[in-house]
Amino acid sequence: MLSDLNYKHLHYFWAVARAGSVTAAARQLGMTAQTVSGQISRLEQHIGRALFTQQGRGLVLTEAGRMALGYADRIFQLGEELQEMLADEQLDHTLRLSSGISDVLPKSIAYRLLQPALALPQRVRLHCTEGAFDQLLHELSSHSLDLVLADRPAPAAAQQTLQSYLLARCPVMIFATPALAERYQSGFPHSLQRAPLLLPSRDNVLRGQLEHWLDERGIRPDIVGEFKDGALLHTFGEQGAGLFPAPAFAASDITGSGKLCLLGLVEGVEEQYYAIANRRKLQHTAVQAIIQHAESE
Amino acid sequence: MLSDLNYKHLHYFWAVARAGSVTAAARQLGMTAQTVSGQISRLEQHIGRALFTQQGRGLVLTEAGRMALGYADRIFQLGEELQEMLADEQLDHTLRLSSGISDVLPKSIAYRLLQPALALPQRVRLHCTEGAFDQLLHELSSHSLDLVLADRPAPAAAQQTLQSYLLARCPVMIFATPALAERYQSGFPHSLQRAPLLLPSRDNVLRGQLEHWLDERGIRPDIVGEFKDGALLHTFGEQGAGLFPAPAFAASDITGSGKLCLLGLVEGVEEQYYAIANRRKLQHTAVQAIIQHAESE
DNA sequence: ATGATTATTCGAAAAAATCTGATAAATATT
DNA sequence: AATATTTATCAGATTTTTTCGAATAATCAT
Repeated sequence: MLSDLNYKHLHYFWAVARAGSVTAAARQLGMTAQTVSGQISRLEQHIGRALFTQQGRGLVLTEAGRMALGYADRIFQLGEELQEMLADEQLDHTLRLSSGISDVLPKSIAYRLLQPALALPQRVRLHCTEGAFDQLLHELSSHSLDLVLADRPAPAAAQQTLQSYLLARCPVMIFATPALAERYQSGFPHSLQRAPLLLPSRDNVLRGQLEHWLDERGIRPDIVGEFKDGALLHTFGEQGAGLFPAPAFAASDITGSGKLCLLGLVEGVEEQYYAIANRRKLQHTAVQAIIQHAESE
Repeated sequence: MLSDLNYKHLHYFWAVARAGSVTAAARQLGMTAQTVSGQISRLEQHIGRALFTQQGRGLVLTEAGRMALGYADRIFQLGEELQEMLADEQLDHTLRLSSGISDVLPKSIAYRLLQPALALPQRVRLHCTEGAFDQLLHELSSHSLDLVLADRPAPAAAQQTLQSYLLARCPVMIFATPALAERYQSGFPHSLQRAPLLLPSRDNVLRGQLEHWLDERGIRPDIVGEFKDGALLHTFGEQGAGLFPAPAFAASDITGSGKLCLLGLVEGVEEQYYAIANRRKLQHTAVQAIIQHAESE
C-alpha cells in the first residue's frame, strides 16, 4: 500500500479549492494563511505533483487538483454525514441488522435463518430487503447491507472482500395434491415420467440439480411451470397444477393441512443456504449470532 | 458546523475494526498498541460515545461503531482510489471535461456551447453523456460530471449546491419545405390555423412557450408529431411532414441546402441554454472558458 | 495456580502543526 | 508612473499532537 494520505492536508486543500483562495480558506478555518499554504505544500510534496498553480496572484487547480477535488468532495461529505449520524441520540438503544434476502430463497427458510439474531438479549431491529442475488451483493459491497441470505456462496471473484458461510443444507422432496399423489406415487421416482412438474426458474441453483437428477434416471417429466418465487410455486402446487419440489424443512408445514402429500425424496439433491457478509474480523453481533447458531447444529 | 473529525483517529478505528483487535491493527500499522488504543479513546471522547466495548479480553463494536464502520469503509476506499488516481502518470497532460447534455437540447447547439473549451491552449479531452435532465443533475451532484448543458436552470431546491449560467438565448423560427411554405407563408402567423405542425415533446420547456404563443393568438394548428429528439423533428420537417420550430441559430444551416424555407419568427418566444455546474469558487478551467465566452457575447 | 494474551494508563520524547515576522510577485489605486 | 494593497510563500520559534516505553488490570488457556 502507498504511504498514507494525510486527510488533514486534504481537508485544507478542499477548503482552498472551495473558497477560491488560501486567504479566504484560512479565514473560514480560523487559521493563518501561512499555515494553510504550508500544509498544502506538504500534501503536494507527498503525492509528488502540484494541485494548484499560481496564476496572477491567485491559484488555479491543475488537472490532478480537479480530480482530487472530486474525491475530496465525496470524502468530506461522508465525513459530515458520519458526524451527524454520531450526534444523533437514541442510537445505542437498538441494534440494526440490514439483511438482503435473495428472491430465490424460500421465505419460511429466511425466517428460520434470521431467528438467532432476534433471540439476542439486545433489542434488534431487522431491516429486510428482497432482490436479485447480484444486486444484493452489490449493496453488501457498498455497505448498505450487513448480510445477504442466498442459495449459493459469493462468486470466487468476490472472495477477497466477501465471506460466505454455509448456514444449513436441506434434502429436497417432491409433494403433490392427494389426487396427483395417488396417480404418481407408486414406482417413485420413475413414475415421474411425463408427470406434470413445477420447477424453480433457471436462476435458482436447485433447478440445475433437479434437472441433473432427472436426466441421470432418464426421467422426462412434463414441465408445466417455472417459478422465480418459491411461494408462488407452492401455491400452484397446492392448486393441483403439478408435482413440485420443496425443502424437507417445510415438509410438516406442507403436509400438515392435509391438502398435500409427500411423494418421495430427491436423492442426492439438497438445497443449501448461505449467509454472505463483508470479510472482516469484527462481525456484526447479530451476524455472529446467526453464523454461530448454524455452526452449532 | 461540528468541530472537525480527526481522520487519523478514524483511520485507526477502521484498522482496529477490520483487524479485529488493537494488537493486530497496531502490528499492521507498524505502531504500538498503546498508541492505537489511546488515539481511539481520543476519538470516542471527541464524539462523545463509545465505538467499542470490551468483551472478554477483546473488543466488540457498539451500534454506533458499526454505523461508523460503514462510513469509514467508504471514506477510506475513496481515499485509496484518490491515491491510485494521483499515482497515475500521464495525468497532467490533458484536461478532461465530463459534460452531460440534456436530451432535449439540439445537438448542434451543444457543440457551439462547448466550443470555447476546445479552443483552450491546453489539450482538452471531452467526455459527453446524453441523458434526462434529472439524471444528469444527479450525476453532477455526485461529481461524476463537471458540467450539464440544458434548456433550463437547476431547480430552486438545488441552488445551494448547483449554479446555473445562462449561456445563450435564441429566437425561435418556423421552417418548412417549399411546398408547405408556399401554402402557409402569407398571413403568418395566423395562417398557421389548422396547419400541420411538428412540436418538441412536453418535457421540453420550449413546448410550453410555443403552446402559449399559439393560444394567445387563437391559433389551433394540427399537431402531427411530438419529438423528444430535435434532430428527429428536423428530419421529419425536411421530409415535409409539417411546419416546425427551430432556433434561429440554425437558420442558415437549415435554409442553406435549399430544401427548407423560413416562414417567420415566433415573437416573444426564445430558447434558452444553460450551463449548470457545482457551486464553487475555483471552477474547472474549461467550464470557466465556456461561461466567460458566453458572458462576452 | 501459572503463564500468555489483550487492552489500557501514565509520563517522557519525538513529530507535526501552527503562529509571528518578513519577502516577493501581481494587481489596484492615485 | 509611482504607490498601496492583496496574495502566496519562506524561515524560525512555539504550541499541540502523536508516539513510545514501562507498568497495570483483566481474561483466557493449560
